[in-house]
Amino acid sequence: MSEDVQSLAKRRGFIWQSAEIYGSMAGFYDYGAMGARLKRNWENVWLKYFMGLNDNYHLIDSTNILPEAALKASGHVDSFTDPLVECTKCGHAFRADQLIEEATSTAAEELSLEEIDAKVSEIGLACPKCKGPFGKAMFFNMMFPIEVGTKGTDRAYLRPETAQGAYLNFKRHFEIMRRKLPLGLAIIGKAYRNEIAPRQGVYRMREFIQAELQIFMDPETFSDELDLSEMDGKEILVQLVDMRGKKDVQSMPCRYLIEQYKLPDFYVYHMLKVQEFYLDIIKIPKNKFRFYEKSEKERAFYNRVHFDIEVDLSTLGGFRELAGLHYRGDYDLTKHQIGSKEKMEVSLDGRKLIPHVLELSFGVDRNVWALLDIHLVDERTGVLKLPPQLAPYTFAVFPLMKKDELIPLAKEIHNLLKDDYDVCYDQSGSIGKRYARMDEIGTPFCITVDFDGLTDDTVTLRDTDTTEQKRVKVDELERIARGLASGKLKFKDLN
RNA sequence: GCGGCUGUGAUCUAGUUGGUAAGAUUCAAGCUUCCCAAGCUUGCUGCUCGGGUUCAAAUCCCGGCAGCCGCACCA
Repeated sequence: MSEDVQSLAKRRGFIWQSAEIYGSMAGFYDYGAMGARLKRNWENVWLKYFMGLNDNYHLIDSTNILPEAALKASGHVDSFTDPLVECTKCGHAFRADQLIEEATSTAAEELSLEEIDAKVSEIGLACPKCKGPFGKAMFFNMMFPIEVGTKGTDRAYLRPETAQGAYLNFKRHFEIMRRKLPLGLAIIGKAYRNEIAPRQGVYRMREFIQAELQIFMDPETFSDELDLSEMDGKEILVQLVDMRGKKDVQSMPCRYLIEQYKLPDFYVYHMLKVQEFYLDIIKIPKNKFRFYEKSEKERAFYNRVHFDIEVDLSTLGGFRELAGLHYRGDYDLTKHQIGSKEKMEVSLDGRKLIPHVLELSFGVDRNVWALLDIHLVDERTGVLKLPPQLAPYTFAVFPLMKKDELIPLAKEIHNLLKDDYDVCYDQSGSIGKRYARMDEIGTPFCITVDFDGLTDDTVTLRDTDTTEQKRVKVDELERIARGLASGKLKFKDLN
């Protein structure tokens, strides 16, 4: 089934493997004309919603290439690098540190390659699969190394996450934005991880897009900045660690999560905001959405609270992570303060602190894929129902038939709308064919010029999702289009 | 990365005792058509890549690449 959606995504111009005429590389994907529109729209909707949470949240941009020192400080150079040993007989590779830890029950994470080789021969480690002897240990780094400069002496990496760009820029932005907390820095951009075996389409890629908002805040006062009353009576769809195996998802009052489960109120507030984003704007059905709590073992040690945002995707066989909400404490800025020797401490009302970070992290490609998965309502006909703000084209304009009389007005309407909206014009094939084409790429509204319209200046406006049609005046079209495109005007409310 | 299976126009599929590729859909052009893939005519596009065996390879053999499944990996 995933393959069906994959071929649809390809045929309709959304997404497919990069460099396909050369046989492709695993884990790299390109967006086509429809996919690029859809992705850009998702990003715009995301930006509008999350930047709207606070006047002091801003979109910035930062480089894809980072110096080694920065990634050393962040912990990536060490934690993204795994020591591997390979069996000389059967070729299987294993995590050397894990094998040693199992065998000796002592920590082996910090061992050098030489120390690992020594340990392996000392305790006589052999391949768990075939008992064959191991070769020399080697490092496998999930980060792509980059040579900068003619001699390549400046060591650098492609960034494994966009978050670091925000941390590195925190200090300057704190000054620029006049020393206020919370300060939010968002980055939408590429990140790179040299996955060993990328699979499952766009779910795990080596080059991917993240949309991340890092909120720098004072945990003592952050809640005062939020309208916590918004949580009154609201429930969150969660699966907590202690609910595993018993209940799939439970709808739980915000208050309950704060009082019973001792989650910070600002954290739950943002859970609610993220949930609203998915349910109300992206239109994910309630039964396909959940916050999935990561256990202490599953989450990175610096995350004090960590829920994944998961959506049930039929193409990927169940609930899959599309985003994460991480309370990272002051880990990141503290690390960079140590690494760079720049003070990250800020002074507020005489109190000094290193700001804490609440991270909202979204995988854009996964989210775009989820749109195709969730909103594909009919697999046979391939009908896609996308919200107007997300659809590659918001409107399509057709002459009812390819007749010289109808074409000028149709083109006129196309010109009228195309500067402000993504509009498709099509006059080839039958009218039904053209409606069907728009169904396939999720265009919500079609405007058709017919012979009646030539005399009374009206056109047919069609809601693709319901196939309902209404006649509207041409001179009202701009106003109606504005309402429909923004979502403020519903088709059913048109008279 | 290891093992198993797979790879035919834009998409889906037929085609293996080896003999120069078939169909459906799509797309384009024309005719027709007054509102969800209608019809008719014409047309475009292909055997994953490289090597080998053979008079002859989509078909057999070897290797690469890619996809799926399992294992491992996914701070």
